[in-house]
Amino acid sequence: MNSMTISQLAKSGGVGVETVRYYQRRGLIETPDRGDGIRRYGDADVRRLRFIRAAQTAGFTLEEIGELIQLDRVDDRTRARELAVHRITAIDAKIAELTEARGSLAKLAKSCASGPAGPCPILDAFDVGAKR
Amino acid sequence: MNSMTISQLAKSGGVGVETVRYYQRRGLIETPDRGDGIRRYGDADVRRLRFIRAAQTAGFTLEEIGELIQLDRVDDRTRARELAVHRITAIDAKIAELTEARGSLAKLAKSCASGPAGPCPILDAFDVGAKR
DNA sequence: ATAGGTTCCGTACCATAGTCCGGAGTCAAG
DNA sequence: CTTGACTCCGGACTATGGTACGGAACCTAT
Repeated sequence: MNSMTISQLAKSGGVGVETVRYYQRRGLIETPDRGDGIRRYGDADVRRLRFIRAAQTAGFTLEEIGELIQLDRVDDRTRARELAVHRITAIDAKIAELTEARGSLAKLAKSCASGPAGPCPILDAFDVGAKR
Repeated sequence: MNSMTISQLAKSGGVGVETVRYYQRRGLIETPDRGDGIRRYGDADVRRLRFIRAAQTAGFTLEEIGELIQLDRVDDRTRARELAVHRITAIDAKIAELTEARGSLAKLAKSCASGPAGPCPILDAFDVGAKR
């Protein structure tokens, strides 16, 4: 069942071997026994690795991800909810921020159209954001 | 006209004095002459500092921000457009990513409702993302 | 004119998330 | 049964964006 090498596991998660080893050091991925001589990995590890990457894109730090893994172990739903709700709030704030910045950039790209005519006020690009 | 001290400038941008000095070292903010004995800052510096912070929230690195400042100086509209358009693309990708992660988290928060009943599959929270 | 708060400056240190290094062990093919 | 690729492991190094330290100079109020 546990038949993958570390490099296969790494590949399955789109990361490097060193990254897997780093996650192991941080306690995010288990380090299986060296049965014969080489550690072997399985589906659970692949899922774990995917979880880590997905949680990262959700904005969790590796430390928080470690906590999430523990919460899953002990089934601490209250804390899990808490973390999820906090993260949602942070994500909403981030999206709002990015959306505003996107608007400024769009205006900038427009006003800095190729020709030498018209203004191209890079340093004032975010004024709207600053004024509010 | 240039009447602020560094700590006033820092406060105006919502950063610490050390951060302003760090930006100076990176060449992002000018280091005015020590007229009498203390460097004085003005509106231009406040605007510059605000630009830096806004550009950061747009996702530019300090290095790129340095480039933007140079571009503004030499009025390189082509490159400015280029950077802006790239950043917009990256922002759109980021927003999409965050939106998806938000959905997973919302589902997680919902399924992990307070009571001990029902599932609370933290480690599977992002499965939708992984499956696709 | 002296105490205390700032400023100045270089250097050192920090957190996060990896990434690389080198030597020793292991494995699979020819 | 050797060669070349992969694994193991500890420790060092990297990038990014700061943050802290410490002594000297300076500025302000009393």
